Amino acid sequence: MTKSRPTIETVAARAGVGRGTASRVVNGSSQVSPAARAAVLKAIDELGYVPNRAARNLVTRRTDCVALVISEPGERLFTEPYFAGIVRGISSAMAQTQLQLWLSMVQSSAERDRAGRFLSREHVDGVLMLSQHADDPLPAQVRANGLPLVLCGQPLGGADDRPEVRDIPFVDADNATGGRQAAQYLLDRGRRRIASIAGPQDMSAGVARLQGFRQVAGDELVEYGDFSEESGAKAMAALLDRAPELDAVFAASDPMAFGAMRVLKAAGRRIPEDVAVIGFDGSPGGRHSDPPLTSVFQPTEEMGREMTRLLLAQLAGDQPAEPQVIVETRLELRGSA
Amino acid sequence: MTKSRPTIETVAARAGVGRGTASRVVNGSSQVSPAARAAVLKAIDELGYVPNRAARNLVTRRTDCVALVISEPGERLFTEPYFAGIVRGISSAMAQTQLQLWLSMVQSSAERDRAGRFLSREHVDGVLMLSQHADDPLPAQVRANGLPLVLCGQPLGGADDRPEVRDIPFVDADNATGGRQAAQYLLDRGRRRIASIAGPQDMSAGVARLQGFRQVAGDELVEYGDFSEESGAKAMAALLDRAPELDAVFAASDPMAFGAMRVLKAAGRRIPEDVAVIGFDGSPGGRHSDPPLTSVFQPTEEMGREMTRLLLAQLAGDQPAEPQVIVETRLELRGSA
DNA sequence: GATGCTCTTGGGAGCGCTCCCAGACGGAGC
DNA sequence: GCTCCGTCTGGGAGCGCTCCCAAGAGCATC
Repeated sequence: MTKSRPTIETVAARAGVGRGTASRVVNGSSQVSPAARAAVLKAIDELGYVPNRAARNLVTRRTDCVALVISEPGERLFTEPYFAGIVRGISSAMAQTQLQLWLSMVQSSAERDRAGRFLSREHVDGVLMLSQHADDPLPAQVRANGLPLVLCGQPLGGADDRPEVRDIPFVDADNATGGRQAAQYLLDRGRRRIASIAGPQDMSAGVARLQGFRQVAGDELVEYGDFSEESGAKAMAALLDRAPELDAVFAASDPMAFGAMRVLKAAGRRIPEDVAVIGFDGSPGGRHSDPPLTSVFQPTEEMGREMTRLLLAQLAGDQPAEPQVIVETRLELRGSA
Repeated sequence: MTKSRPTIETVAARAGVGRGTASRVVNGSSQVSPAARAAVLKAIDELGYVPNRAARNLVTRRTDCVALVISEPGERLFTEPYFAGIVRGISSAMAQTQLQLWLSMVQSSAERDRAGRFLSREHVDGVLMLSQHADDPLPAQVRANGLPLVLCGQPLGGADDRPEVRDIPFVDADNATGGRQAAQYLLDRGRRRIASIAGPQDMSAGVARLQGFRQVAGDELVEYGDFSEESGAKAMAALLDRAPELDAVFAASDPMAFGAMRVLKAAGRRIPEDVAVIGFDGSPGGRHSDPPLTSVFQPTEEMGREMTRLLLAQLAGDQPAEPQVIVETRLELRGSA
């Protein structure tokens, strides 16, 4: 590099126009004559001009940055198919914009404090958050900082208990319908003793999936897990203990379903002949399990894209007609039910 | 918000000092009298002053941003335990610094072009890259842009063929030793007909794991996969076809090992009695498979932290004694071998 | 030819910060 | 008392950009 990078002034000089005109071209203003625009574009191309982001941000008072905050302790982070899909969806939608995606993983309360301080207008224009625990203070804090926010997963009890998280735009799968779909399918196939391994009841996904399931299948046989494979195995063992005659299980996540299948097979039950199993996620891994896992599919990539769309709308100042998006689930039949 | 945010001028006025002195305090210069420092700190605290990042970046010509580029097409992205661990390690190490982490996922060649243009001094101070495919042009491009770069995974053939990627700092697991460890263990247990499901040969991890394995176990029975579960199943089927009498398999990734176990069980082989299986990753999921998967553990979180350390050293202008870090692997015995 | 309009243009001002220079201050040495 | 030197300080300059105002150009109308 013999010379320092060109500035907009260099571009303007080369194009034979003023700084203002060059700036207008760069920013796509329509108030520029075709001749001037062409000259500026040519100069930009020849010089390899790239606008200085810091200078632009200084005057526009925007950062062109969006934070993706994943607030979830421990190993669950990213090891579940759920996260992977959402992040891919967000990333691909964001790739179409000028915005940059800043990743923040919050696993401890110290990191949460740091993130809370960081998530201000100073650093980002908006926030996407994957945090479904009811007691997470971060969403309210981001809101208090005056930042646009979109959640993944409906905040639990948002409509009643906590005014500060009510009305926060969110994207969520239709978890209750998913639970109903699973229960209905099992009933239709003549299953009569249907158990459920529910998710954590401090997350709306855990609550809603169980609720939907119970609406159709009744509410007798339930054990609780934390969405992890290990917890699914433990819950399955407990269920077999309580009701050895059960002939179907609905697990509120695919990993829990894998854990349950492992325990069922160890106990000598055939799947699906003796016990039908349905998971929740519709994750790719389910195609290769033995037997392939029938599961309530939630379109995670689409959810990530929707989150991005809602945030972009807020950034543009639009008032979207429906700031809270529920995407459909569907039962993906493979072989375990 | 009744007033706009305080600037350093506000702080200086309130502290009764000049702008320069206030700036020196903020930036931790020692050339400030204790009295002035105390006054400035008090004013900062009272006003809740936070330096404007854009203004600072404009003059310092740094961005305080680091990009994490994950260059990998398709579903493999994030669904494998490998990625999750690295990202967690990077994220936790980065949380201790002033730097922001940008996430950029590159899945198509259009996205690669965009990333190549974006990864300049203009936008980031340095780059961490997860890309092990030999033909990926991105590392060389980043280097050409004059940016500090740390790779995860040794570039294939870097030492000979491609001067432009030679000497790029990287962090990698000791894949060859890992392969040897697996082979040696199987031989020690009296296995005599040992097959391998190798990874892609356009990635150094795929090459080195196979190479190490062959040094100890010989090089007869090999099929190739792409690290995915499905490819592992396919390879296993081929191996059984070629050598029904095989009594052990070393798969170069845990997902391939899971696929292999599924096929083995379907073929009526008992694991580990008839066929011992060893994977590579030591992923948490292996604890819950049936049987639990014995696997060559690679410390992914540590690798992520090391990558961060190497990049920080480059940013600080240090010449690290050893810019290329190989971390140890170890055989994690569970039950499949 | 003067007037009024729209479209387009150039460039001054200023965003908030760091860098750096010149100067104030105070103590030591003659 | 004077000089010298090191420490500390204030504030001018300027980073590269967008915003905005005033003015020029071009055209139709009176």
